[in-house]
Amino acid sequence: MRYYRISDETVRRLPIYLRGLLFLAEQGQQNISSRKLADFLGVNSWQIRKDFSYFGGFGTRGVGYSIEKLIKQINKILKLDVGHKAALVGVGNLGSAVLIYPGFRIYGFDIAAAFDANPKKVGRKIRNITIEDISNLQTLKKRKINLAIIAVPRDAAQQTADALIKAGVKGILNFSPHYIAVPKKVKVITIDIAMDLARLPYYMPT
Amino acid sequence: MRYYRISDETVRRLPIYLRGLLFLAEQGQQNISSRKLADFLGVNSWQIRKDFSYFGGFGTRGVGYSIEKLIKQINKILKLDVGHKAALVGVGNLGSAVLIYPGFRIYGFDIAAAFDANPKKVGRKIRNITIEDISNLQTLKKRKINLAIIAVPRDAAQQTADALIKAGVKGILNFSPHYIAVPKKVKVITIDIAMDLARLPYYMPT
DNA sequence: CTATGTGAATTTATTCACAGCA
DNA sequence: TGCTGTGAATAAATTCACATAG
Repeated sequence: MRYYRISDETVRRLPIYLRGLLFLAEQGQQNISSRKLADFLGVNSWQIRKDFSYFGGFGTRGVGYSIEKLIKQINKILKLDVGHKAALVGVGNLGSAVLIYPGFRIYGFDIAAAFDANPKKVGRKIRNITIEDISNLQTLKKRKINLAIIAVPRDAAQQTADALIKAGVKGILNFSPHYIAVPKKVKVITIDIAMDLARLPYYMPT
Repeated sequence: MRYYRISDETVRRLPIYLRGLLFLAEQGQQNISSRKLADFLGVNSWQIRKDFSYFGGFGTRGVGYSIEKLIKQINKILKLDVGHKAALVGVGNLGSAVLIYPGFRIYGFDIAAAFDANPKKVGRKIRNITIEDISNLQTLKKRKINLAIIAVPRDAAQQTADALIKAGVKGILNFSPHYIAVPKKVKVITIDIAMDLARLPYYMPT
């Protein structure tokens, strides 16, 4: 059991493994081999073994890996074991969908606040979240929210990020189709759904 | 001007470049250096030059790249120059947001049809799209739609994909948090927004 | 003198192949 | 015998450094 630096590529794959393992645990399964897990997730078995070996020693030769142990360990590595509160900024079509999206739960996330610049939306309630005015962003630090999801129009993305960082946010999931400049200590992950669609035709036969 | 095989990593970056170049073209700019473009997009200049060199010869030494030429060329490589019709399957919260999302336009996409399994939703109109019953999927081939976006619940993802492929779909953008098995000739790109959020805490200071 | 284009060097990631443990 | 864990081999991507063209 050795501890290497875990590469970004491995970190990108860990949530995939986690998702599958949680599913299997739900089904009551206890152990799984790298081969079976690989088939289930659509990846390679040696990739899984290699990735797990970076923080490894969780498998039993001849048997496979303990699903429960792996879930615990991956959660710990990804720092998901502590639970995180996130804020949503921009309650438009995409933002509303994100606010309602149930899939964050399994990774321990709770979207605990929502903000919008439009006064007409402020005060409205979605699920059990009341939309607040964007000027309330500064309260995030007090509320121990250091994660945010940006779903504002492109032109407002940078200033929203600036305000969030001022409010103590350390991680941003950005849905706006624009580059956001941030200090090095802040991590931004961008999802541009149109951009992902744009890669498809390249791989399709003509 | 040589033609290499363009790597997957480069293909992943091309839409980023394209997005930025379209923005700059909109502003009336004609040329841009790799350095300036890099700063604008938050990437490295040598990465841009290297990527462009794979299909290159579009720059002028001392001046930079012609924005218009680059846009044309990237569109051509990504096969976006022909325009594509896409179908949406699953008009829930996320699906509705995707259906309304304006960002597909710049890459030449047109979401031309929407399907849902819920009879209550069938017949409803969103924007100018009337939601059809899932059993109509087979009409896609006739309608020359060979791209699809899956936004159905996890349990329905695989069967939806199967039906789409049967209907002649060659590329799938999958929002369902589950692996989808497809024939090799079909390309799937998966977006799992919760999974992307799950990578953030790892990079955040504790 | 500026900025491209590209070989070469380096770093990083993937794949293989198999020793070794349960 | 089955499956992990990991060095070694291979492949791929990034970064550098600079010759070269405008």
